[in-house]
Parts: sequence; C-alpha cells; structure tokens
Amino acid sequence: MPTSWADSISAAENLAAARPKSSYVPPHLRNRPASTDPPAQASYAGPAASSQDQSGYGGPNIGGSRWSGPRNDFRSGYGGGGGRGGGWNNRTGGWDRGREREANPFANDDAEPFVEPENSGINFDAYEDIPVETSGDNVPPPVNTFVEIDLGEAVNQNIRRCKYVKPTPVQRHAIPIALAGRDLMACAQTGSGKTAAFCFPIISGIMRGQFPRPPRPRVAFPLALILSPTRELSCQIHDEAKKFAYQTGVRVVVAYGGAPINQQLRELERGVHILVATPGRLVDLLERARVSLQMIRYLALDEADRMLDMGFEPQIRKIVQQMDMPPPGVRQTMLFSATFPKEIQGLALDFLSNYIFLAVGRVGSSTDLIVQRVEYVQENDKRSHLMDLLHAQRENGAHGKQALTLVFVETKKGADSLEHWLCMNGFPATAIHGDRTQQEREHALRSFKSGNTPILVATDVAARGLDIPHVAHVVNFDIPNDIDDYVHRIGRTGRAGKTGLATAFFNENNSSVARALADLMQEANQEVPAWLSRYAARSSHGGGKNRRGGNRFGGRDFRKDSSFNRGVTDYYGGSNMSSGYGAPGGYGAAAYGGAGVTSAWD
DNA sequence: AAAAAAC
Repeated sequence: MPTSWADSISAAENLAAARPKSSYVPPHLRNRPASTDPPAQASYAGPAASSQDQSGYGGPNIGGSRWSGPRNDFRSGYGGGGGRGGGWNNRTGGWDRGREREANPFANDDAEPFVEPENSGINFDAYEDIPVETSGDNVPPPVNTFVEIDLGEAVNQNIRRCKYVKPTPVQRHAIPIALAGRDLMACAQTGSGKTAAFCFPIISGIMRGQFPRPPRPRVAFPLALILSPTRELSCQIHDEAKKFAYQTGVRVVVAYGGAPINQQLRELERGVHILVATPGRLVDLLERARVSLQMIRYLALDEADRMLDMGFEPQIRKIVQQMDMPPPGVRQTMLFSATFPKEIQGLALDFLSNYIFLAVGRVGSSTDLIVQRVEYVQENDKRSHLMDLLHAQRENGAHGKQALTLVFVETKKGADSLEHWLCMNGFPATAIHGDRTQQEREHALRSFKSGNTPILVATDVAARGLDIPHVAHVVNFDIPNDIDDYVHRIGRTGRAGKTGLATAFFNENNSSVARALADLMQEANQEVPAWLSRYAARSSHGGGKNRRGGNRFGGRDFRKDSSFNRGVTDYYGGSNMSSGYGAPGGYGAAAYGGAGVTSAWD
C-alpha cells in the first residue's frame, strides 16, 4: 500500500511502464513528457487504493487517537473516480485535462501598467537588521535560501515565477518550523511575507501526504483552512496561494460573504484542498453542511488580533472547537497576529499544541522605507489641504498616470463624501468601505490598482494586509485612535522594499495619540515636528494600551513569564535571539538579481 | 465612536 506520494510515484511509474495508456500519475509528475497519458482512474490518495487502504489521517505522529482509526467508508475520492460530485475531475475527465484548464495565475503579472523607475531594486539592506526571536521546544533552525527547503520542483518553479529570490525573515524561520509539523504562534505584520510562510508548508504537506478520500459527495472536505478577517484579504490570499500551488494539483478555493454563494458552492464541489475563507461565510457553509472540517490537517489564522477586534471570536471558536475539526495535535495550527495581547494568548492556549513562538520585528515602521510626515491641519482645512497635496504630486505620475494615493478616513460616511468631493473637483477618485456592495468594493480596488482611478478613499477595511503594489502615498486624512491602525495603514506603501510616503493630518482631535505617534516616528528615525513633541509631552498619559515598553516586537512569548509557570522546568526549551541575517557573506550580491527583482515580501 | 462580517 502506498504510504506517501513518493510511493505513489514509483507505483505510478511502474504502472506507466506496464500500461502506458491507463496509469495514474501523481499531479506533480505530470509535466514529465512520459507521463502525459490520460489517467484511467485518478485517485487522490494513491493509485486505485482499495477502501480498506484508506486509513484515517495516517500521519506517523498521530496514531492511537480516534482520528487515525481505519476508515472503510470512503468511496468517492479526490481523484473523482467514483460518485457524483466531491471529486476533482467529474467535469474535466482527468487530472491532466484539469491541469490544462487551470488558469495561469501569473498571466496578469506582466500586464503591469507601471514602469519601474530605475534603481528601484529591492532595498534588502533595510531588512537586514529586522530582529527575530524564537522560543519553544526544539526550534528547527532557520534557512537562508529557498533552495535549502525542498518544496518540490513544482513549487520551486512557482517560487521562481513569483520572482522570489530569498526568503523574508518570517519565512526563513516559519517555513522550517511548519515543515517540521510544529504548531506556530507568529507575531508578524502584513508585509512580512507571511502568506507564503504558511502556504508553502501547507502545499508541500498536501503534496507529500496521503489522505483519505472524501467520504461524501456534495460536501467539501478541505485538508487545510485559512481564515482571515476581511473579504479582500481572503481574495488576496487565495490569489497568492493559487500561484504557489500552480500545477501542483493542489486546489485552492475561496469563500467569503457578499458574493453569490452558488459559484463558491460549485467551486467547492469540484474539490478543495485548501479553503480560504472569512468566518461568517464559512459558518454559513458549515451550517448548510456543504463543508466539513473533519479532514482538516492544517489550520492557519491570519491577522488573528484583527479578527478578535472585529468580534469574530465566537465564530472562530465555533469553527475551530465546536464543529468537526480535528483537535490540536492532530491538525497543525499556525496562528498569525501583529500583536500578542491576552485574548490572543488565550487562543494560542486553546488552539495550539506545544507551539513555537516566533516574533519578527515591525516592518512598516521600523525601516526608513516609509517617509512619515505629520502636518497640522484644522478639520475644516483638510479637504483643501488634500487637494494641494494631490496637485503637487500630479507631476510625479509616469506615462500620464498619476501616482497611486490611498486616503484613509475614519467613517464610511466620510469616505463617501470625500470621494464625492474629490470627483466634483476633477480628481479621479473612488472609495471602498463596508457599506459598499462587494461588487463595488472589488471594482474600486481593481480600478485603483490599475491606475484608472489613482485615488482611493478608504476606511480601515483596507488598512490591513491588502497588498496594492505601487502605492506612492498614504494620506491619513483622519488619524486613527489606535496607533496600530496607523502602522497598518502606512504599511500600504513602501511595499516590497520600495520607498513610500505617508502624510497624516493632525489636529486637536488627535491629541490622544500624539504621544504614541511621536514615539513611533522617533523609533522609525523620522523627523518629529516640535509642535507634535509638545502635544506628546502635554498629553503624557503614556503607558496606554499601545505602549510596548520599548519592545520592538508585537509581543513576547508569555510562556516565559514567571506568572505562567506550570512547574515544567525547561519544558519550553531554549530561546533564540537572532538579529538580522547574520554573516554578511551568506548572501552573495548576485543572489539579489538585477533590477526589477521582487522579493518574497508579500 | 467606527470599522469589519452571513443570509
């Protein structure tokens, strides 16, 4: 009986030699010339395995629990050999044809409307000193290159297609941890490359692993679940994951609210390995019994602190603890959060098993890539001041296109009225916020990304995680009351090692964040206006919620606190602190490639 | 106080 894809491969090759017209060929071998014959009986778990062979979750470290018991009831496999629905290839007739029909997710990458200015190569130096801290039991050592991690040829090829040259700090540490099968609590911000950090190990694990067939048709049994707080973020993770999984045979499906559910249901019925979802829609699908979590082996929660802020905790706990998802230890869980407050610590305790803690220093604010400006602007002068800024940068556009400007406001109403006002005054603006329909939201985002509408007015729906290349300028028209939101907002520019500009309109209404703002700017080596320092000194109620006590990280491993001591001496093993990439000789300049090379910063 | 999210 095949126990892994590797075994399946040799079995398939033997079969191919004997019966060239009707052999099963594992998906990742199918670009081999000799293996292009149509499979007669595609099976996800292996070649024509009998139902007796489908033994539970099968992992070596999982035996003994009810989750690994023999399953005799699986019929309709991922390969789509039997049953209606539930399979992969009911529509396309076979793996190969399915693969041919897989849209090329890289197709639009060359259609960029923007021309890179010269000398815009990635500023890797800016990341050299990003501090990284790990702690936990037997932490796998970090890697320095993608080559060291063998993710398989198909994934390696996708890494090249993505033009990733070297892993980011969070990837260097998180990928080996995840590949070792360990649970992970990572404090890292968007922009740190974490999407790839959790996608690569999941894809690799699904390719290598052996899984039972889905037990029922018309119900989706994903092997991996990725939860994220906003619809747009889910879309973005889905788009990226499809690139990483291109031609691996691993199928990625996204489900989120605001969009017609029927199309999502059809996609799910065609088979799904990795499901990316927002919590609300997923709960809906679970209650309709169209998705089952009983085969989940990988769970990733992105922007966990944001999800809790948004009141998702009940839904998340329902999904993770009250449906049919395997418990911690059986599944592998990765929890990503920009900060590590009590509530997240609680989730970590409940969702993770003997996890490794990983903290990566702040990206957006701690580098010099983003020039931060604060200007004193009275409430009534904000619009005309914004107009001045927009006029001033009109000349900066290339090829008749204006540089992209993202304007953050506090309220949905404010977003509507500012968009309207800009348009009335001849500025090509659009807006995105939670009261717009999903269609409007996606249209606004596309129009902005393409440069057709180079001004986007947004609420915090767009503050976190969204990766919009080429945003030259972020304007905090209204300064958020939470300095973390400010950090996330300005992080929409200065992406992928490019420089960016962030301007904030400050007045009396913002005095409560004056201190935090001044400190943050100082930490990022920005010029702090004297008047802001005076505000900061005046409202010196420091030590507020967002003071981090000089910690450059979003949080620390609370298990190391003396108050969290369960009497297990040295159980959590050593703590490693590594600053930057270590030996400078480790990275030849040649590795960075020429101009236009992008890194794996997401 | 506002933002986000299922129908």
